Amino acid sequence: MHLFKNEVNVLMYKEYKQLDLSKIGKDVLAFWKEHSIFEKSISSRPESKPYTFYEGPPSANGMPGIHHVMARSIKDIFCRYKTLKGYQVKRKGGWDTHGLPIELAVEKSLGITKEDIGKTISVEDYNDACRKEVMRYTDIWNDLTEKMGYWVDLNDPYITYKNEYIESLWWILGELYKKGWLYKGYTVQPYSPKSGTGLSSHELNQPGTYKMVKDTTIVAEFHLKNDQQHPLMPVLFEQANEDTVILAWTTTPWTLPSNCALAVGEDIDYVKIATFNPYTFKPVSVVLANALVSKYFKAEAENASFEDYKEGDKIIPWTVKARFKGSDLVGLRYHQLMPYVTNADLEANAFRVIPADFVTTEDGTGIVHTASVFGADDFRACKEQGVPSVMVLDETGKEVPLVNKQGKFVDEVTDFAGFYVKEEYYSKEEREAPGFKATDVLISIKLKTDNKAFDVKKYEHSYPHSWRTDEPILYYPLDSWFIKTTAVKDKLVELNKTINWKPESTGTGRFGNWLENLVDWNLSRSRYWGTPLPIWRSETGEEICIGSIAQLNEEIAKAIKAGFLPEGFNLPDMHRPYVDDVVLVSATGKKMFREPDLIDVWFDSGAMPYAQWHFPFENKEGFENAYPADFIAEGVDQTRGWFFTLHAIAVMLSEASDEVKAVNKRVGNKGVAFKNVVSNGLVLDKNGNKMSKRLGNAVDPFDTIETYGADAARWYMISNASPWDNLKFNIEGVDEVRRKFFGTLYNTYSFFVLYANIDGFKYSEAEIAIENRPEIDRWIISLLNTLTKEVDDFYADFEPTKATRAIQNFVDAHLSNWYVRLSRRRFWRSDNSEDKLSAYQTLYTCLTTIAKLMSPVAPFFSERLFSDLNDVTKKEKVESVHLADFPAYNEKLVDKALEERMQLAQDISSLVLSLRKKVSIPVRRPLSRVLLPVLDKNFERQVELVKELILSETNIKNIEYITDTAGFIKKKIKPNFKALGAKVGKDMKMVAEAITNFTAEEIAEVEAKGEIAIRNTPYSILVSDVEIIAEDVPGWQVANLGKLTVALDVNITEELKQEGIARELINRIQNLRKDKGFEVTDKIRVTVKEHPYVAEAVKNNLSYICAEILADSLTLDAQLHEGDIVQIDENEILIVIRKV
RNA sequence: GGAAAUAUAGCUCAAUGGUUAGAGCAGCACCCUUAUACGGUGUCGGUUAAAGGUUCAAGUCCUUUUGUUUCCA
Repeated sequence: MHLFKNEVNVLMYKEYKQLDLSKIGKDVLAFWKEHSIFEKSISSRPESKPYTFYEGPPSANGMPGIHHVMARSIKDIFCRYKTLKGYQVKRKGGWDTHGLPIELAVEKSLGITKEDIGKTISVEDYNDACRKEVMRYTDIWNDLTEKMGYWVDLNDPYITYKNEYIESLWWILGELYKKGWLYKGYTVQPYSPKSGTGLSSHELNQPGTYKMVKDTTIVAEFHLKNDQQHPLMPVLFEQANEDTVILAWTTTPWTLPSNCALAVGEDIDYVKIATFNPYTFKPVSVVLANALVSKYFKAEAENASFEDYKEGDKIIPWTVKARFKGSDLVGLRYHQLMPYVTNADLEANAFRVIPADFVTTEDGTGIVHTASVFGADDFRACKEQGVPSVMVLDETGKEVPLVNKQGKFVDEVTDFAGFYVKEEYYSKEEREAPGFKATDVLISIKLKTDNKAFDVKKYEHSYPHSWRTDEPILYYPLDSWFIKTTAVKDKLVELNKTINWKPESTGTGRFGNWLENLVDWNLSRSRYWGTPLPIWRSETGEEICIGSIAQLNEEIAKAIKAGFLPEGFNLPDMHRPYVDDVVLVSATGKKMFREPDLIDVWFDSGAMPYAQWHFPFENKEGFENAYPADFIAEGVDQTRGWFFTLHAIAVMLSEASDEVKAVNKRVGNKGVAFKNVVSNGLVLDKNGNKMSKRLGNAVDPFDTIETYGADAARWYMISNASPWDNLKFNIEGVDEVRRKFFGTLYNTYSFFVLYANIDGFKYSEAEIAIENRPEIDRWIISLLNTLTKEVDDFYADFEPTKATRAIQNFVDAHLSNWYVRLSRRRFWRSDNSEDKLSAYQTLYTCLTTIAKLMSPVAPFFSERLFSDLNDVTKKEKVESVHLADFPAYNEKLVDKALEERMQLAQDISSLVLSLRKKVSIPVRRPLSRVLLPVLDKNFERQVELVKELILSETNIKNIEYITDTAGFIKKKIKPNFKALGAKVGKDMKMVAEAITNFTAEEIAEVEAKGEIAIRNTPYSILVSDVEIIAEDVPGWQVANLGKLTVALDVNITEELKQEGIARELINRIQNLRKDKGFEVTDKIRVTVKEHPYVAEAVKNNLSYICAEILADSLTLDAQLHEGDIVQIDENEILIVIRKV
């Protein structure tokens, strides 16, 4: 019985009661740990063949979600794949430890606000708390990393708050500073005057910051200068004394003294209207957007009599005098609205009309009052158009805006000097005092009086408030340090084109457009927990940028000498507050204090290629071997985050740093930080909504892994949608993957071991030559090789979804449901040992190859599958599938003709089964023959080779081929549009119709001559221009699939009927064997009660029946009274079976 | 407001510009199985988001609009 057994104690393949992916995960994890498989996956590959991966550091201050499993699966897949391909893939882990979320988490857990820092809690204690907070979740993260099977080196991660890491950052900043790419400027940011701090966009996005407020709004009249040169002057000033104004609306009247320009939309239509000012009743011509005329002018007053108008009339006449585009208005100059502050520069370059892309006609007048220092859009538009800002000089000679940091007008704004610009900044008492008026109201009154207001109204809109003080914020210019990324813009764009983006559109679109519209990188953050800006400055503007700890110590020594620092001063930690204690001495002997800003945390992560190695202070070789990255992957939301900062820093250093230049030269890098990048989409819930704890629709990754196993989760996420598409995560899908894919594969394995253990197969026999293997073995091996190549290509092309789909299609459609199904008998029939051996070897090869192909995506199950097989055969000298080599594609084993004819066999079988269904003849009942119309000789040859498979699969006795010479095939002809398109073009309709209407004779003519002229047209068509199929065989049961046609003979002879009954009987006896729990190898004796329905069938098929059911004897006994009753076609049959 | 992605069956996804838009899941019916709570056959299910356009021919290319999502402002 043990056909291939040649040892006494045969190691058996493991058998399992059922598939438990969760348990497999745990067992394999333990195995990896015990045998250090991850370490070996790196150490077993040559250092000379590195494949570099950068881990985008997760912020460890929150719980990981299911989307992290997605993102990390992608990272893991390609690293594992490259390992299989023989590369050494080091993956250094990392933690992002700075930034606002951590500050916020600390403040929450300590129950404090930013105001408390330095008051109720020392900055030291606060920073300590941040440091602890950062690592609060690391255990949980490490646990997930392990359980999901993400291989990354967690023993020696880089941590962004370490002094060494920060020192590398300082070095980079120093290099940029030397190049002149680090400078101080200002940006307009949300600012809270009460707390004296800027607000981050994150703070602005807190719920409740936007509130509805009622503000005084003004449509102001900007009086045009009537003595200027401009093409539109004759239109704007038609009469000598005409007073033409531009109307602009503002919800922040306090910004009007700072007005420096008016912005129009170039494509917007504007009109000039003659009318009267409603407050002063003076005649005026106003310019505004055509679309907004009805907002300010009553329809019934249009073209009313101007002569009859009297002061105070409710109906104010108006009439349209001219129309023009916004672009026509550009360049017009106007009198400054509130001329408190001006100078030569302003007079020359401000107070004019500029174009801007943010102007709309949804509100206001379609013309935007622009105060460059109090609006981010305003600031940008003015900068682009070269409009200077309205500023005054403070006591130190520095330019400052007309509103000071307390939110009050400066002295130069005489009428309102010292007034808070926002009503809410006054105390309650002041506001309730009699006669109190808000500054906006006072400004309105003044403008009305001065004939400069066209409309004053209260207006309710939403406006952001500080979440700390609950008062409205100001948009206010704040000092900032910038990196001059615009200096390398062209290079950023050009090098981006050398990066392989998946998907491509993210690189060309989202990222490419972003680069095209690049502005300088604002590096400043007003925080406590982060990398300090290494710049010290004196009051007179002397400054130094520190690029290393050594340099800092030198400067500290000088400062000690100068008496600015105490003897023995030492900086223990580069964070605030310690670093702020450092006072340095300038060249002229002045005190220099550190610029108080921290730097953007994105700089931390973008600098990881250098800082993770503490480059250039240590590990120069380590850096050089891992630069640039071959591959990175993160969420698409990182496009302007990590992807950008990596790219920007790399490109800038490739120009600014001699050391990086040298490394680039040695490794052949033009200046990129990464060569391939996969940006994955989001993970949404099953309804396409964002997952959030608040909504309770977040999927817990630990639960998912515990219940379904990491492999099922990984496979589901990868196979379901391309990584860059958003994934609607449905837990039922995970279960489906488990059932369908892993279940099928597991069953295939179970089937294999069931018989392999019986036969003692352990692949110790010589490999059976491919040409000696049967058709079906050669077929599956051919497909397996085709699959191997496909999967290899897909992985190489960063297309994991296509890889998984190809694998599961192979396993399900071909391996399990065709190869194994059709080969079953070969495994349990014990004669013909070579055929059987071939079957074992073939199936074994398929299983181990699949294990390798799938291992990047499903690392646990593939390990189990591979090890369970290889542990017995010891065929490969590796202890893990992850240490194996990627299967080699062998072109010689691929036989396309064979793959094609097997496809024919599958299709023909499918058609026959469908015909059986149609006439209700079960498969167990044999039928005599099918007819196949033959269209070409090759077809017949192909089918002949797979004939036996078809016959046994469909339980048919014979295949007969018919040609149309026999005269009973009805043919159909269809135009081949693709071929005809080029030929007939516009006449397609006519030609197609003619072809479709061909007679049988015409079809025959095309086939015979290979060409035919189409009547009434100049065209002559070839066989290749049409498709001819045998559509019908009149009088037969016929089914079609594409070109294939099958006709079935449904006549049942007595002999066929008996054989059918015999098969029914076999089926019933097999079921009895199963019910009684007999082993598949148990021999039996069977007694059947003599019954007229089965007697003949049994007698005539006795040996066949016995062979099938493994019976030593089968007797008919008329006297039988007890036994099991089975039904065959409404007849009850009594059967007794016994083990021998 | 800008940029990008996306929209196909109840659900998840396919479909070189080529004429009858396919799979799987779910539902229904029947069938098969000494590996398989697995499979087979059939059935049900579509205005390919909408409207224009280009073309002999559009789910596919172009334009506009709408929804969803992300990033930026």
